[in-house]
Amino acid sequence: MHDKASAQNMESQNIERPFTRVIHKLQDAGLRPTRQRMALAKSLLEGPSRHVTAESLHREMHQANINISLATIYNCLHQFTDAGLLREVVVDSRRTYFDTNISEHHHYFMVAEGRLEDVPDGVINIDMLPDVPPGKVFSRVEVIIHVSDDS
Amino acid sequence: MHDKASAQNMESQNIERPFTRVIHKLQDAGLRPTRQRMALAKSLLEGPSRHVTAESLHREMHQANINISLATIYNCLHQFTDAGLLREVVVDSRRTYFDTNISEHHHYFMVAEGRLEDVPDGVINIDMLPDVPPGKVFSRVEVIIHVSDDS
DNA sequence: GTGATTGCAAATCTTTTGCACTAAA
DNA sequence: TTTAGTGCAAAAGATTTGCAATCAC
Repeated sequence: MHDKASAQNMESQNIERPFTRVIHKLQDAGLRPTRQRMALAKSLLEGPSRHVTAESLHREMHQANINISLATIYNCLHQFTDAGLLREVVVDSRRTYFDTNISEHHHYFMVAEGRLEDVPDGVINIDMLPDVPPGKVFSRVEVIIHVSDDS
Repeated sequence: MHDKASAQNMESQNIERPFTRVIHKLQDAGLRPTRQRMALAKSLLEGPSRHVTAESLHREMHQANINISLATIYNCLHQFTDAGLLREVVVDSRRTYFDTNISEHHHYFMVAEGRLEDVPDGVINIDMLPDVPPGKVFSRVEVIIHVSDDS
């Protein structure tokens, strides 16, 4: 009995707790913690930050034997974005990238590879003379640095 | 005879010359001055700078009774862009905008209207500590300021 | 002439939608 | 049990492509 209790306890720490975190993130966002959302949230909201597209995420989940329909992936990416858990980055008119790093930062876009990378803090400094039209706000300032091969 | 000569002269100044300018721009870009390219070049490369999409340009030409197929509009927009006569601006993953202002500048993006506007020179100042990977170059720095309604 | 360009229609690609089914509260 | 969420297949949009007809040189 003791062994079994220990095992349950470990499982509780290693598996239940992270689930709990993710469940709360979803609930705080007003989203039911379904199997699909939990899997996506664990993949996107835990662990190191990264940039995904709906397709890349779909492929990735599929390879991990977690099958979620592409339509649901799109739904979740947008729901997470609306909830402020993800950020959409527009760099390529052909596909939509989502960034799991929601802090204010800018991007390098490796044109040849179609890859996105965060610009570390302090590298770019923007001075603006704010001339905001009345009734409007600058809701976001996005800087994309296109990086190409020197040729 | 004198009147007719004057008329021809005016016509020459007002109509022939602009054609000549446009023909040369196209030829310099290695593009044959076809009827379609001339019409588009006159619309895009003469006159005040603006932002177009393939669809908006197609509609506009159609209203001016200049019928050019959408496929040709796409072709020309890309050919002009490759030739450095236009610039592509990525702000919206749903459609591609082309800017007739090819000088280095940034954009306001009116989110609600989906409208793009140039930021005047001097409003934004970017300081960078260049940390360019070897063999790479920063081919472009793009700043998009999202403008929303204050709410 | 001959090689580039055009226009059409079909194809492609990403993203969204309608709707019956399933799962969460 | 009631409402939200999912998955599929179909639809929608934007853009590209294949190819025969047309045009510029």
